[in-house]
Amino acid sequence: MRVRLELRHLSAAAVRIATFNINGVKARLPRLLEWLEETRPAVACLQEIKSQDDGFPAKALQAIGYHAIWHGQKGFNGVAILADGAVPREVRRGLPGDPDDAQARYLEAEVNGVRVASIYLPNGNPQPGPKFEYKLAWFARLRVHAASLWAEEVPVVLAGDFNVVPTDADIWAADALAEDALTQPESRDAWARLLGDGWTDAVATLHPRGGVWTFWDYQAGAWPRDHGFRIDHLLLSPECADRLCAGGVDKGHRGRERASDHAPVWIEMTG
DNA sequence: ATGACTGCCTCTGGCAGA
Repeated sequence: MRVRLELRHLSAAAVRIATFNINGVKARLPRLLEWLEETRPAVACLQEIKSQDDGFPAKALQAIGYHAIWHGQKGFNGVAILADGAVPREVRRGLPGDPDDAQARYLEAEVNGVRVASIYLPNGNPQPGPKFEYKLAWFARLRVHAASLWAEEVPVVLAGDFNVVPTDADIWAADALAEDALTQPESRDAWARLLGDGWTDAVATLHPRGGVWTFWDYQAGAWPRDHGFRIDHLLLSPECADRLCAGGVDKGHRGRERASDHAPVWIEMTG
Protein backbone atom coordinates (compact mmCIF):
# COMPACT_ATOMS: atom_id res chain seq x y z
CA MET A 1 0.00 0.00 0.00
CA ARG A 2 2.88 2.32 0.75
CA VAL A 3 4.27 1.82 -2.77
CA ARG A 4 0.88 2.50 -4.27
CA LEU A 5 0.57 5.77 -2.39
CA GLU A 6 4.03 6.85 -3.43
CA LEU A 7 3.28 6.15 -7.08
CA ARG A 8 0.09 8.14 -6.86
CA HIS A 9 1.99 11.00 -5.29
CA LEU A 10 4.64 10.79 -8.02
CA SER A 11 2.00 10.84 -10.72
CA ALA A 12 0.17 13.80 -9.26
CA ALA A 13 3.36 15.83 -8.99
CA ALA A 14 4.78 14.95 -12.41
CA VAL A 15 5.25 17.67 -15.01
CA ARG A 16 4.76 16.55 -18.60
CA ILE A 17 6.72 18.30 -21.35
CA ALA A 18 6.16 17.30 -24.97
CA THR A 19 7.43 18.06 -28.45
CA PHE A 20 5.43 17.63 -31.64
CA ASN A 21 6.35 18.40 -35.24
CA ILE A 22 2.81 19.03 -36.44
CA ASN A 23 3.56 19.66 -40.13
CA GLY A 24 1.23 22.63 -40.54
CA VAL A 25 -0.64 24.06 -37.55
CA LYS A 26 -3.66 25.15 -39.60
CA ALA A 27 -4.14 21.83 -41.40
CA ARG A 28 -3.48 19.96 -38.16
CA LEU A 29 -5.56 22.03 -35.74
CA PRO A 30 -8.20 19.35 -34.99
CA ARG A 31 -5.46 16.78 -34.31
CA LEU A 32 -3.50 19.24 -32.18
CA LEU A 33 -6.49 20.17 -30.04
CA GLU A 34 -7.50 16.57 -29.40
CA TRP A 35 -3.93 15.58 -28.57
CA LEU A 36 -3.63 18.42 -26.04
CA GLU A 37 -6.96 17.58 -24.45
CA GLU A 38 -6.21 13.85 -24.28
CA THR A 39 -2.65 14.03 -22.93
CA ARG A 40 -2.67 17.50 -21.30
CA PRO A 41 1.07 18.30 -21.31
CA ALA A 42 2.10 21.20 -19.08
CA VAL A 43 4.31 22.44 -21.92
CA ALA A 44 4.16 21.55 -25.62
CA CYS A 45 6.83 22.57 -28.13
CA LEU A 46 5.66 22.64 -31.74
CA GLN A 47 7.69 22.63 -34.94
CA GLU A 48 6.82 23.18 -38.59
CA ILE A 49 3.80 25.33 -37.85
CA LYS A 50 4.14 26.51 -41.49
CA SER A 51 2.27 29.65 -40.64
CA GLN A 52 2.96 33.35 -40.56
CA ASP A 53 2.68 35.04 -37.20
CA ASP A 54 -0.85 36.32 -37.84
CA GLY A 55 -2.14 32.92 -38.96
CA PHE A 56 -1.44 31.11 -35.70
CA PRO A 57 -4.62 29.69 -34.06
CA ALA A 58 -4.01 31.24 -30.64
CA LYS A 59 -7.70 31.67 -29.84
CA ALA A 60 -8.55 28.01 -30.45
CA LEU A 61 -5.72 27.01 -28.13
CA GLN A 62 -6.72 29.50 -25.49
CA ALA A 63 -10.25 28.10 -25.57
CA ILE A 64 -8.90 24.80 -24.21
CA GLY A 65 -6.63 26.43 -21.65
CA TYR A 66 -3.29 26.79 -23.49
CA HIS A 67 -1.35 30.03 -23.79
CA ALA A 68 1.16 30.18 -26.62
CA ILE A 69 4.07 32.09 -28.02
CA TRP A 70 5.18 31.44 -31.57
CA HIS A 71 7.78 32.36 -34.15
CA GLY A 72 6.27 32.00 -37.58
CA GLN A 73 7.40 32.20 -41.18
CA LYS A 74 5.51 32.16 -44.44
CA GLY A 75 4.99 28.66 -45.77
CA PHE A 76 7.75 26.77 -44.01
CA ASN A 77 9.40 26.17 -40.66
CA GLY A 78 8.01 27.98 -37.62
CA VAL A 79 8.07 26.97 -33.95
CA ALA A 80 5.83 27.54 -30.93
CA ILE A 81 5.68 26.93 -27.18
CA LEU A 82 2.36 26.19 -25.49
CA ALA A 83 1.71 26.10 -21.75
CA ASP A 84 -1.28 24.80 -19.84
CA GLY A 85 -2.75 27.60 -17.77
CA ALA A 86 0.38 29.76 -17.88
CA VAL A 87 1.83 32.32 -20.25
CA PRO A 88 5.29 31.25 -21.45
CA ARG A 89 7.80 34.00 -20.69
CA GLU A 90 9.72 34.47 -23.94
CA VAL A 91 13.48 34.51 -23.45
CA ARG A 92 14.81 34.25 -27.01
CA ARG A 93 13.48 34.25 -30.57
CA GLY A 94 15.91 32.86 -33.12
CA LEU A 95 19.19 31.08 -32.56
CA PRO A 96 22.16 33.43 -31.99
CA GLY A 97 25.32 33.26 -34.05
CA ASP A 98 24.20 34.32 -37.54
CA PRO A 99 22.38 37.64 -38.00
CA ASP A 100 21.63 36.72 -41.63
CA ASP A 101 19.68 33.60 -40.68
CA ALA A 102 16.00 34.50 -41.25
CA GLN A 103 14.56 31.01 -40.83
CA ALA A 104 12.14 30.54 -37.91
CA ARG A 105 13.60 27.52 -36.16
CA TYR A 106 14.23 28.46 -32.53
CA LEU A 107 12.12 29.79 -29.68
CA GLU A 108 12.98 29.78 -25.99
CA ALA A 109 10.83 30.49 -22.96
CA GLU A 110 10.61 30.05 -19.23
CA VAL A 111 7.58 28.19 -17.91
CA ASN A 112 7.10 27.57 -14.19
CA GLY A 113 10.82 27.69 -13.49
CA VAL A 114 11.91 25.48 -16.41
CA ARG A 115 13.71 26.89 -19.45
CA VAL A 116 12.25 25.29 -22.57
CA ALA A 117 13.47 25.58 -26.17
CA SER A 118 11.44 24.58 -29.22
CA ILE A 119 13.92 23.52 -31.89
CA TYR A 120 13.51 22.77 -35.57
CA LEU A 121 16.97 21.83 -36.76
CA PRO A 122 17.46 22.01 -40.54
CA ASN A 123 16.85 18.81 -42.49
CA GLY A 124 19.99 19.23 -44.59
CA ASN A 125 18.98 17.35 -47.72
CA PRO A 126 20.25 16.98 -50.30
CA GLN A 127 23.75 16.21 -49.10
CA PRO A 128 26.38 17.18 -49.85
CA GLY A 129 25.45 20.75 -50.69
CA PRO A 130 24.57 24.16 -49.23
CA LYS A 131 21.57 22.86 -47.29
CA PHE A 132 23.74 20.29 -45.56
CA GLU A 133 26.33 22.97 -44.78
CA TYR A 134 23.56 25.11 -43.30
CA LYS A 135 22.45 22.18 -41.15
CA LEU A 136 25.93 21.59 -39.75
CA ALA A 137 26.49 25.31 -39.14
CA TRP A 138 23.13 25.55 -37.36
CA PHE A 139 24.07 22.53 -35.26
CA ALA A 140 27.34 24.22 -34.24
CA ARG A 141 25.48 27.40 -33.27
CA LEU A 142 23.02 25.33 -31.23
CA ARG A 143 25.86 23.70 -29.34
CA VAL A 144 27.35 27.09 -28.48
CA HIS A 145 24.02 28.46 -27.28
CA ALA A 146 23.24 25.28 -25.34
CA ALA A 147 26.54 25.69 -23.52
CA SER A 148 25.52 29.20 -22.47
CA LEU A 149 22.23 27.81 -21.11
CA TRP A 150 24.16 25.09 -19.30
CA ALA A 151 26.29 27.77 -17.65
CA GLU A 152 23.17 29.44 -16.26
CA GLU A 153 22.60 26.33 -14.13
CA VAL A 154 18.83 26.48 -14.53
CA PRO A 155 16.59 23.50 -15.41
CA VAL A 156 16.62 23.24 -19.23
CA VAL A 157 14.71 21.11 -21.74
CA LEU A 158 15.83 21.36 -25.37
CA ALA A 159 12.91 19.85 -27.26
CA GLY A 160 12.23 19.45 -30.92
CA ASP A 161 12.87 17.93 -34.30
CA PHE A 162 16.66 17.63 -34.46
CA ASN A 163 16.60 15.89 -37.84
CA VAL A 164 19.21 13.40 -36.68
CA VAL A 165 18.84 9.64 -36.33
CA PRO A 166 21.39 9.22 -33.50
CA THR A 167 22.32 5.54 -34.03
CA ASP A 168 21.40 2.52 -36.14
CA ALA A 169 19.18 1.40 -33.24
CA ASP A 170 16.99 4.44 -33.92
CA ILE A 171 15.80 3.38 -37.38
CA TRP A 172 13.84 0.40 -38.69
CA ALA A 173 16.64 -0.58 -41.10
CA ALA A 174 20.15 0.73 -40.61
CA ASP A 175 20.76 1.22 -44.32
CA ALA A 176 17.35 2.70 -45.15
CA LEU A 177 18.64 6.29 -45.12
CA ALA A 178 22.26 5.59 -45.97
CA GLU A 179 22.62 8.63 -48.24
CA ASP A 180 20.33 10.88 -46.24
CA ALA A 181 21.40 13.95 -44.26
CA LEU A 182 19.68 12.49 -41.17
CA THR A 183 22.16 9.64 -40.79
CA GLN A 184 25.42 11.07 -42.13
CA PRO A 185 28.48 10.77 -39.87
CA GLU A 186 28.75 14.58 -39.75
CA SER A 187 25.17 14.83 -38.45
CA ARG A 188 25.65 12.05 -35.90
CA ASP A 189 28.98 13.53 -34.80
CA ALA A 190 27.32 16.90 -34.20
CA TRP A 191 24.67 15.18 -32.10
CA ALA A 192 27.33 13.21 -30.19
CA ARG A 193 29.29 16.39 -29.48
CA LEU A 194 26.18 18.03 -28.05
CA LEU A 195 25.51 15.03 -25.81
CA GLY A 196 29.19 14.98 -24.91
CA ASP A 197 28.67 18.36 -23.26
CA GLY A 198 26.48 16.56 -20.73
CA TRP A 199 22.92 16.78 -22.06
CA THR A 200 20.72 13.75 -21.40
CA ASP A 201 18.78 12.22 -24.30
CA ALA A 202 15.63 11.46 -22.28
CA VAL A 203 14.02 8.83 -24.51
CA ALA A 204 17.33 7.02 -25.13
CA THR A 205 17.91 6.89 -21.37
CA LEU A 206 14.46 5.42 -20.72
CA HIS A 207 14.61 3.05 -23.72
CA PRO A 208 18.29 2.11 -24.03
CA ARG A 209 17.71 -0.74 -26.48
CA GLY A 210 16.38 1.63 -29.14
CA GLY A 211 13.52 0.70 -31.42
CA VAL A 212 11.56 3.85 -30.61
CA TRP A 213 10.27 5.78 -33.63
CA THR A 214 8.92 9.33 -33.80
CA PHE A 215 8.52 9.71 -37.59
CA TRP A 216 6.95 7.57 -40.29
CA ASP A 217 7.00 8.80 -43.89
CA TYR A 218 3.68 9.37 -45.64
CA GLN A 219 5.07 7.42 -48.61
CA ALA A 220 5.74 3.78 -49.32
CA GLY A 221 3.40 2.46 -46.65
CA ALA A 222 5.90 3.43 -43.97
CA TRP A 223 3.27 3.74 -41.24
CA PRO A 224 1.45 0.40 -41.73
CA ARG A 225 4.82 -1.33 -42.08
CA ASP A 226 6.21 0.47 -38.99
CA HIS A 227 9.14 1.74 -41.04
CA GLY A 228 10.02 4.63 -38.75
CA PHE A 229 12.92 6.32 -37.09
CA ARG A 230 13.66 8.60 -34.13
CA ILE A 231 14.51 12.24 -34.86
CA ASP A 232 12.37 14.14 -32.32
CA HIS A 233 14.25 14.46 -29.06
CA LEU A 234 14.20 16.00 -25.60
CA LEU A 235 17.60 16.91 -24.16
CA LEU A 236 17.78 17.55 -20.42
CA SER A 237 20.12 19.55 -18.25
CA PRO A 238 21.29 17.78 -15.05
CA GLU A 239 18.60 19.53 -12.98
CA CYS A 240 15.92 18.02 -15.25
CA ALA A 241 17.61 14.65 -15.82
CA ASP A 242 17.60 14.04 -12.06
CA ARG A 243 13.81 14.51 -12.08
CA LEU A 244 13.09 12.36 -15.17
CA CYS A 245 10.57 9.64 -14.30
CA ALA A 246 8.82 8.68 -17.56
CA GLY A 247 8.78 9.30 -21.28
CA GLY A 248 7.57 7.96 -24.57
CA VAL A 249 5.87 8.52 -27.89
CA ASP A 250 2.14 9.10 -28.44
CA LYS A 251 2.34 6.65 -31.32
CA GLY A 252 -1.40 6.21 -31.72
CA HIS A 253 -1.76 9.80 -32.85
CA ARG A 254 0.32 9.02 -35.95
CA GLY A 255 -2.38 6.63 -37.14
CA ARG A 256 -5.25 9.09 -37.04
CA GLU A 257 -6.97 10.71 -39.97
CA ARG A 258 -4.90 13.49 -41.57
CA ALA A 259 -2.14 12.99 -39.01
CA SER A 260 1.27 14.62 -39.02
CA ASP A 261 4.08 12.39 -40.24
CA HIS A 262 5.63 12.83 -36.77
CA ALA A 263 4.18 11.58 -33.49
CA PRO A 264 4.33 13.60 -30.26
CA VAL A 265 7.17 12.74 -27.86
CA TRP A 266 6.95 13.47 -24.14
CA ILE A 267 8.69 13.19 -20.80
CA GLU A 268 7.53 13.49 -17.23
CA MET A 269 9.60 15.02 -14.46
CA THR A 270 8.85 15.00 -10.77
CA GLY A 271 7.64 18.39 -9.67
C1' DA B 1 10.29 -0.65 -58.59
C1' DT B 2 13.16 4.93 -61.66
C1' DG B 3 7.08 4.49 -57.69
C1' DA B 4 4.38 5.65 -53.65
C1' DC B 5 2.38 11.33 -49.75
C1' DT B 6 1.22 15.89 -47.75
C1' DG B 7 0.95 21.04 -46.94
C1' DC B 8 2.09 25.36 -48.51
C1' DC B 9 2.13 29.42 -51.79
C1' DT B 10 4.65 30.87 -55.94
C1' DC B 11 -1.88 28.44 -56.07
C1' DT B 12 -4.16 23.70 -60.75
C1' DG B 13 2.52 23.24 -60.76
C1' DG B 14 6.61 23.76 -57.91
C1' DC B 15 8.90 23.38 -53.68
C1' DA B 16 10.09 21.35 -49.28
C1' DG B 17 9.93 17.87 -46.15
C1' DA B 18 12.76 13.37 -44.29
